[in-house]
Amino acid sequence: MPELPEVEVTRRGIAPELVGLRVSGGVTRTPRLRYPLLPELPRLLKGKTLLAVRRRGKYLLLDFGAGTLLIHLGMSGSLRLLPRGAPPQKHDHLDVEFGDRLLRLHDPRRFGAVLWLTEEQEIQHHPLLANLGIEPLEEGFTPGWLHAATRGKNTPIKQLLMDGHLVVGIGNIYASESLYRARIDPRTAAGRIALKRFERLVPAIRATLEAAIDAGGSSLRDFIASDGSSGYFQQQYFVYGRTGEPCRVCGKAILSLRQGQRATFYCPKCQRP
DNA sequence: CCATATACCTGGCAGC
DNA sequence: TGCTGCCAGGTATATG
Repeated sequence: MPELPEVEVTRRGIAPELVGLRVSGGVTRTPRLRYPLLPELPRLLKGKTLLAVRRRGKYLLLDFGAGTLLIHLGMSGSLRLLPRGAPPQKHDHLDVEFGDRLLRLHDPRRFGAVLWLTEEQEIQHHPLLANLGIEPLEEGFTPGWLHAATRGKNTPIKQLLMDGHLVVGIGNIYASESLYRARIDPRTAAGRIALKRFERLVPAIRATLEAAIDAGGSSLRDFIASDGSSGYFQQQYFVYGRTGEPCRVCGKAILSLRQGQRATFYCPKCQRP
């Protein structure tokens, strides 16, 4: 579920509902996430007011002034807003209560993480955040920047796009989708891609991510009661998960292959050198 | 430094 | 029905 668009939709879903509210309590259940979940977290948060909800890559940062709750949803995590007292289901690991509402972390595979960081310094220099790449929806992410950043790299462009040390937020789905929109073969060595092609790729990445955010945004009403997944965007996939199905543009069968242990999907006709 | 493989964890599904 | 193997949207870490 959670690549940049899903995390951003989650941010937009919870921020207007919870910013300005004070934590009244909470519960931790399974401590065993990717990093140990502090059992005393509810006690640490109690009485603190949520000041802002920010996003950096696929991380959510809940700013409580005296500290920041850093949340990563891993492969299968989601946050839901529920009425206080809603019975927990399997894999509900953390509740943070804000009066009569609660924010609940659900994560079956437990690749997610929740960390409490207490100093601004620590946030900037935290090992999980310090080496993150550029934000693809911000101004600095330009064709020229990406061109320069990939010179000398032999890695296939698909795998580089998924490397959060270069550019954050692009996961397996949106890497394939963006390359399709840019009509670039996912196997192409990044360092051999000319500027002209990055002039297609950068807008393609932006358009793909923004369309997914919009699709999720259109279901924000549902988010309050559900899980923040931008389910509607799946109907817009051009290649992801469509092996053997006809390309929406040229009709040729979509192919799949494996790159770095991950599935890649592409159109053999539209995405040619 | 670079590129690739591995590990973490659970659930759903195809195939037998 | 139940078993087995494989797959899944992430990423730090280990290994060449």
